[in-house]
Amino acid sequence: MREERIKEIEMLREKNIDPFGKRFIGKWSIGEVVEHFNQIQVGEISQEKAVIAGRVKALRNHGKATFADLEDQTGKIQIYVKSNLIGLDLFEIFKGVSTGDIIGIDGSVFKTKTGELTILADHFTLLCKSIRTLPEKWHGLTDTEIRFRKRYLDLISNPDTRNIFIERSKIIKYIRDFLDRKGYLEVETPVLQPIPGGATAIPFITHHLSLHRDLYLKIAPELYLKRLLVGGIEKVYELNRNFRNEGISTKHNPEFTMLELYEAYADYHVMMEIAEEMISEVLQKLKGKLIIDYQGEKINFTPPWKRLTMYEAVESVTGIDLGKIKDEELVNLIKKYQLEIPENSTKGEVINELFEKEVEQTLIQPTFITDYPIEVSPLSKQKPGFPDIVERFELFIHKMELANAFTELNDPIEQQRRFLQQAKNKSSGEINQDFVDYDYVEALEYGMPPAGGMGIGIDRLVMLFTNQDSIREVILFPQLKKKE
RNA sequence: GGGCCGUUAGCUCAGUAGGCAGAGCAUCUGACUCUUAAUCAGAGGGUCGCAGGUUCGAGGCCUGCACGGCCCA
Repeated sequence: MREERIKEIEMLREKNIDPFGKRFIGKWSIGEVVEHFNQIQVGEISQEKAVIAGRVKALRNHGKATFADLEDQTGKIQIYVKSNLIGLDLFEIFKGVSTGDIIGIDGSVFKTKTGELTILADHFTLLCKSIRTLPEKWHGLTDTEIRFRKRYLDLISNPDTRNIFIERSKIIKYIRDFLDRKGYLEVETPVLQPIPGGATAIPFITHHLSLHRDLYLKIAPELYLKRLLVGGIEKVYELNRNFRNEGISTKHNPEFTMLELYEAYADYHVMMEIAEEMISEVLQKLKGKLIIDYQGEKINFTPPWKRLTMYEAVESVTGIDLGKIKDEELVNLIKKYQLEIPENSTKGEVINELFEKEVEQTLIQPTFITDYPIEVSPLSKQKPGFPDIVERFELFIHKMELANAFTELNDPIEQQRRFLQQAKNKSSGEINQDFVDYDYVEALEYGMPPAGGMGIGIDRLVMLFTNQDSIREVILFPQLKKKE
């Protein structure tokens, strides 16, 4: 097959026809042609000519005339090539066109007797020969592995795939529109970081040759963005890729896109309002409605969204009143719920684990879970009057964590204490100084205004809005294992 | 990490009880000037994921591995 087509290419060259074409200026999109000529009547032929280009998706040859379907980014249209109109010589060449080739067509527009809008070719231009066969026209390409490894074939065969990525692009654009309108400044922070901070995650390690040192790929932009708050940039966001060297699943890709935004003089309550306003605005613009179907469940994004403290959420599912639990009872909880954490874990860690195991899976409608334990929140400010609890929330939709936000800790002394606590090895008690960001603490010492900050997982948001159950469906080139 | 399912022509898939590896689409040749999953006649196309094992004989059974999917942790 490939060899046959390569021979055909040589034959075309001998006839002085370029098998790989050249620029093709002045074409219309197929969508424009459909819109412009749709009112034409059966039996009528347009005076105005249309010029289009696209990939040949199907051919129906009738001897001295041929029907074909041509597709471009905007849609599909039928073309009708008649030998007496384009001339016998050109028709001979057209007979060599195969599905998968890319051609240009110009001609009048008419409707067939069945009412299908069709371009009657005056002329055709070969723009690119294909030397491999396309996936089958009827079933298309369904093999998940090939769809991800050869995404271009997925995009050629499956219009739904293209729509997901068009919608992804719109979602990101609408988010930028929202934040730009609200006066946030978009910035970029380093991907190559000397200390991977702002999240608890295993980083990718890389090495800089001339600096003679290891660097880490960004696991979160947080500490850099808050340095910008110190520097006087009061409303700031980054919408960019993060890298985490952890497991791959339907909800996790090693590189993923996250929005982080910070606002000086705000707090986590302000962040909740922004989350509600921004996400519902994006959905309204994208779908024209606020109630969508996700994997068989109706999800209602109409604000305000449900708000529950973590204690309330745990109590509503398990019946346990965490306020009354004494430290010596924690071991029983670990055993009863088979929590996979060490027996000497702190109360906050047990509560967080219990929440993740028992409560998360019950959260379908958009829900803010507020007031997290301090031990699992090293960058959040304590809630006044509650030394063990911080002003933080996570947003859950359909069992997925969509957003994480808090009132930012701006006390440098307390921040350093938390960093050291976090860096302390649980069994040996030693502190890993390499991962304590003293430079960030120093920045706080110059004074950071009180602030609220939030991170939103963009891939997961796209999953929700496009009704996809795997993150791989919303990332063009997801990470897969190497095939031998 | 564990369990289950899958991997056969470019694509979508059959392959019964272990007995000559198949179909549709695509491709190639021929016919055909309103077809649209066009139609009709013919042809070519395979490391049955990889490596072992059992057997006279393996796409199908056994073991291991790779990749993918689903579920669990």
